[in-house]
Amino acid sequence: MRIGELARRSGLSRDTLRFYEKQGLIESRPGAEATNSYRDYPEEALITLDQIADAQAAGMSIADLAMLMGQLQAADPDGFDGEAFLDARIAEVEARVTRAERFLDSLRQARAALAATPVLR
Amino acid sequence: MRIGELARRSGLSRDTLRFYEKQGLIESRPGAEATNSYRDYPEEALITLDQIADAQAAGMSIADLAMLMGQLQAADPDGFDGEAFLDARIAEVEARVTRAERFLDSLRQARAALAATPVLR
DNA sequence: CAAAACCATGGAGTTAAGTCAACGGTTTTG
DNA sequence: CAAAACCGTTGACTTAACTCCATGGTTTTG
Repeated sequence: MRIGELARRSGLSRDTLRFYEKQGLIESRPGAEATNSYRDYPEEALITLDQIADAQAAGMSIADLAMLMGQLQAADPDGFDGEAFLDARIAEVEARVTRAERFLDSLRQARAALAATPVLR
Repeated sequence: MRIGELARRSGLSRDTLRFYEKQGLIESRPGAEATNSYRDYPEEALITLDQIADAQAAGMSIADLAMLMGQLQAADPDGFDGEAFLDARIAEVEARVTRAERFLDSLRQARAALAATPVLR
């Protein structure tokens, strides 16, 4: 599919998609039609984009994500320690989730306190 | 305590602390000693800073946090709908945590896959 | 009491992640 | 087939959250 359709279906802007592609997060075949230079995205790009959203929600930077996607599926070329890298990311994300859940609890408590206050304190 | 001590104990830079104060996230009494203009932070600033870290891990912006802290404890002055605001934040954070956990799962799977690969595929 | 260590303010600079604008080709459509 | 709708590239701009720097007071310390 072309960039416009992917943008509509993913909810991202065309600019964002081109940006992600430049960063190596998604890929497109250069238009099979030869005559133009339009990008052609496979259906699975939508899945990848959803996973990118998950990663961003977990606080991952695009640079780290590109590192992950590039290095991990490249079957561990040479001196890249995938296990150590993954372990570090996992620890970071776990810490983040723990903090986020603690915050969520306090938000819920604040909400309950508000609800329990009829009109004035 | 003065800014240097708070910085050491919180792990944040003095600049960050002054920045947070300017944004209304933390408060200090202007030095009781009168002669200088040094900030004087109460012990609880450390707790507040930890909560701020939780909120940031949950994806809250400083602007939203300032809004929360300012409006909510100001006993709902006038036209500010605290319940709606809280409900919106809660929904956002829940969605974020869900996504983050999904990402964490895939990280763990990737890790397990790596561990299961002795030397070559 | 002088040097070192701290603090303040104001403003410029940085980084990440997009976003926008300008200009010029390609496709689609009425 | 001409206008509308798409697409491409390059490069400048934006926003959030800091970070750095310069300049000049205040405290602490040996």
